[in-house]
Amino acid sequence: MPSESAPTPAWTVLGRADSEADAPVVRDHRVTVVDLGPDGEEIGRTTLAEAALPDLVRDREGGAGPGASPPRWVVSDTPKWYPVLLASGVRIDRAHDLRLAHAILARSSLVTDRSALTAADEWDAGPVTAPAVGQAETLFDVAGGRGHVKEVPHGIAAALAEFARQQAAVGTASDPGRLRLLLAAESAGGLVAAEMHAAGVPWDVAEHERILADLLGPRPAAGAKPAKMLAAAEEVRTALDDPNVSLDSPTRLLPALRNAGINVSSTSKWELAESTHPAIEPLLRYKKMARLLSANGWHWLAEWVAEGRYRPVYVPGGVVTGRWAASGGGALQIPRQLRPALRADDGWTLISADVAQLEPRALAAMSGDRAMAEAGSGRDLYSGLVDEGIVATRQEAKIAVLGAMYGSTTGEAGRLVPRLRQSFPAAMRLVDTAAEEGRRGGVVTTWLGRTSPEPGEGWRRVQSRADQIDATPHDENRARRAAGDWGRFTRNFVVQGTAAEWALAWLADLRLRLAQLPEIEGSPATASGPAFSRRAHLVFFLHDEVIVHAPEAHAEAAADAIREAAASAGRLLFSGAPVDFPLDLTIGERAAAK
DNA sequence: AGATATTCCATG
DNA sequence: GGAACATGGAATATCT
Repeated sequence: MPSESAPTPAWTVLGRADSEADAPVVRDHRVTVVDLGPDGEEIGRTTLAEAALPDLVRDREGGAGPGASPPRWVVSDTPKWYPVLLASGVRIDRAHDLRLAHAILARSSLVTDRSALTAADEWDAGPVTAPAVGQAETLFDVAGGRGHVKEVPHGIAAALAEFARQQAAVGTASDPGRLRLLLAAESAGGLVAAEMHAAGVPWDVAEHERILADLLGPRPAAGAKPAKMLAAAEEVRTALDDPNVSLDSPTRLLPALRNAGINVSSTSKWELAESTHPAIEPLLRYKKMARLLSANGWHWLAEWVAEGRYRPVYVPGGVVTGRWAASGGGALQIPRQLRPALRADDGWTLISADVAQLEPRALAAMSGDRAMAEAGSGRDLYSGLVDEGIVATRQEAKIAVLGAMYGSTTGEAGRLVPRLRQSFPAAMRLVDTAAEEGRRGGVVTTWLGRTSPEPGEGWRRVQSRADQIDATPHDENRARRAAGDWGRFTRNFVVQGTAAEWALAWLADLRLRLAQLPEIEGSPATASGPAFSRRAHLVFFLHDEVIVHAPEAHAEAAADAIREAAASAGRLLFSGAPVDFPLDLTIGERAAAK
């Protein structure tokens, strides 16, 4: 440990003590803590029992004197290290997650020499599957989750070597500042993900059950279907004059529909909705109920909500574009019908905020398209297109803008997108160029430096077959289609990926601002865990929206933090660009329907 | 029987 | 013959 005269470390690397990295499972593991100076030189090292780690981290985070800032903690994989700290009530300000950083740097086109990173492919691994809350009392005894997912190395020597490789790679980058920003934001995302899992979404089981009873009928016996579903099913069978058909099996339902004269090629709802047959209305009603029951019914409640908290596992960087993935209870698909079940603890309130039209704004900012920025300035971007006479209605504006970002070429979008090309040439040039690069099999890169994957072997085979002398029209069509698909992917990648970077910067800034808010007096929100029960904290994040659980007395301060963080994210990524990122923010009541 | 694919629908 | 991006998850269908 550094003495008082030692320089303040810029980074502090955590790793399992190497003497036991390959040792069989023993109790009382040891952790080595290495302090690095601003140039990466080692300035201190200590080894301690795993159980002593939370106290050391707490000291370094909070005990640093005035003027001294806590280090940026360098860890192999945040879900390996952070849950035990959180369980001890210790949160950290800043981190560098080696696994997440490796995934970015080993692919980023901004890095001039990636060879050392690509050679270190032991760092090309998935995240540790977090142990259940309450079972995270040790770092190394828990033999991982289910399955045999490869983990990154956790030893101190491996961590130091990888960190050095990463620093060197960033140093060679054409724009190191952007990459550093991305790595800091990505790592902060790792911290937020662990924190939100530990805190949990406050969930009102009684309200959820009330919604279920309202929409489906009383809770049925195990295995039985709710009364309202049974009734709707009977209506369908009567209308089809087919007393036994199963509504749950598309392969059996489809011929039954056709026998009744309903000419459809699938049982999906948008196709069914075109028919006026009397069986359609109850069938759509049935399907909606079936979906609610299987995805978020009583079974979901029992499995995913405990002690008033829903705790999904968030997976930062889980999507190639940089968006988060999630697993456990379908956190990315919580239906809006159930939003009323998100309910603050007594004396607390929920604040939800989402960014209006994040992706087109990110596109306007990164492309420097002043006209597009102007269309969204201080107002709904879609209405801006109408005001400026580019399209006639808000609905048309939405179709045109989404079509431009997704690469639509047919139908209404095909008709409207060209108008955007005329009005917003810079923005359209950016996405058109990205699409062209993808069609050629190249890669594209987001604003901060996340690079798209290269197309797979199968894609290349299809392309080269179409170039053979004996290629058939079928081969050529297939190649053209695959090229178009990949072009739409890269077109969207730069926009979705840059929007994800803005959202990460927002989150990263927000969590630090929230940590500055005061703690409450009186009884804490105990279900949220020791690190969050006394202060406003993030409980939910989904691409462009956040929900904060805050003591009522601090609700306005937390709302300000959310707004300030959004403004700060815009400046941090696009300083100087005349693009704003307005929020729809609601305190207390349910989030406004989108 | 168990693994894998398909269909459908929920989210941004 | 295709068609507008990124997901997760349940239920059913199909393959081995």
